[in-house]
Amino acid sequence: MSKIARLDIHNSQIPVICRACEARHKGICGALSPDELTYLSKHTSKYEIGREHEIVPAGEDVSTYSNILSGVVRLSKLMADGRQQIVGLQFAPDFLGRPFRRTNDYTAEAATDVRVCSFPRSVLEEIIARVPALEHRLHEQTLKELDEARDWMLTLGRKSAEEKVASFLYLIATHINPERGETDEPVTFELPLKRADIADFLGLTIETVSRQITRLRKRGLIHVEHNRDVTVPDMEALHEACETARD
Amino acid sequence: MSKIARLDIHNSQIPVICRACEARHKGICGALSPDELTYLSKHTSKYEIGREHEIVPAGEDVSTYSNILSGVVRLSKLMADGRQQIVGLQFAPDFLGRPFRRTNDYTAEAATDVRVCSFPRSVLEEIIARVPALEHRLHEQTLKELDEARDWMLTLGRKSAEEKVASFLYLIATHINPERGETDEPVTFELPLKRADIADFLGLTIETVSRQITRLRKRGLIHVEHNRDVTVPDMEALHEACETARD
DNA sequence: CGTCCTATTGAAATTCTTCAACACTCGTGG
DNA sequence: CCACGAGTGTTGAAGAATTTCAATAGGACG
Repeated sequence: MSKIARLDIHNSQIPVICRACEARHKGICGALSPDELTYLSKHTSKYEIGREHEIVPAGEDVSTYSNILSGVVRLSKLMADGRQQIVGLQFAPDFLGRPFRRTNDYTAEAATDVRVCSFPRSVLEEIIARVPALEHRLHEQTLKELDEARDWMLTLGRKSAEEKVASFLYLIATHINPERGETDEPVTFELPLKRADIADFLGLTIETVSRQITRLRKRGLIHVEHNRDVTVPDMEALHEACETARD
Repeated sequence: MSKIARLDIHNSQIPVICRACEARHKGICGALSPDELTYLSKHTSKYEIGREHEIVPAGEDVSTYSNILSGVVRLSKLMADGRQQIVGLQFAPDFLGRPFRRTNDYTAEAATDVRVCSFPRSVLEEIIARVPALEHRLHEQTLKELDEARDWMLTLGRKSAEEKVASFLYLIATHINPERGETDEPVTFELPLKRADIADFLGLTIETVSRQITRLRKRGLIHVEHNRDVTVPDMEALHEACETARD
């Protein structure tokens, strides 16, 4: 039997809507057998959320979870007087939602246009009970998010404004295009966040973000077009700027 | 059979060293049957770590995990130039270590004298494979830590120095003595961290922490004796100070 | 062409840090 | 018993980084 044929047979057991889905490989669905995937797919619905729209509200009862298929989601906390902090960014194929709890204590919003694949909480919990590997996947993602949150705490607490902005650009550059090898080539990407979001992510003001971007530009570490299109000629140099602002 | 008798029989199945252990109830061992607990206990060793001593080094291969039996552990990150950020505090009966990975990317140190119950990584992973409920417990703790990390990101990114210090005191007051009811009574506790640690936790300098403690003292929100013994006459008032420094 | 949204830049104000001096406690050893 | 030094914490004054306030510019869209 040729390799192609085997792949075809395998694919024929996978639900149609899952076949081209990234979540099936790197996402949580990778933990599921074709049977379980078929069961889950009967309860899913894919849809699109426009930029700036809320996906999961803070504090309210939500009964669905989602996989992110494309786009960037921001998780943010709001204080009574309007101050805001972004506490996480999520990319495809991340799982979206707080397992084993009815509410989030942060809001999930679409930073760009976002496509998701949603399913009821009850279905997820049911499958978890049958398939321990699924909880393991979720656990792995939670651990990854915790590692990222702690990395970010260092940035928020101890870095200068210039280092913060450099760190943000480095983070985006390494997350937006995951298949980037460790090449010496320039990296180009479109910023998924506007200045106000970057400021909320970094604990800075819009003006400071803007000034630091200008500085990094003048230092030759980045090149910016149309406010959003960033080129990093030397990723290693940008990486260094994440820890050493002043020289 | 009386209730007492049943409890006795039950206890007789529990390994001696586990009987009075907090981790058996609220900690991860609560997920284990008496048999599994007996198995695990054959591979554990309890010991004490003196204040300021390292428990788990950053970046190095570690082959043991632990439960915290008493004391406070700080998780911190260090930058090349010496800047430091505490990214988490752990109390009994928290689980200590990064599951499914050989290394931590932060250092765990004893902030106070600490007692732990340690066991090899291999034993934990073996039991996880047999007992999905254990992974669930670990997952729940990871989720809790993630929630706390994100709360702290808001504090680090968006709060003033005075709000940060108030938030820290509030955090300690609510964690050190978990059985505190929602009473109106004054709360007293001993600070488990010295000023330098508080500064590293809050992303401030020692001097700023000291000044803000003085301010909170003068505002009557706290009472401090011997630099370490803090009384909060009105927890609700302190809670408000976590979000509104200026009036 | 006007308006809204986004981003940039400058100058003044504020917050926090840095540098420096001093106070307190505790243990050690003369 | 006291002196000494290390470790810890407080306070003041000057300086630096970031924010705030204010003005301006460009692009998208009706």
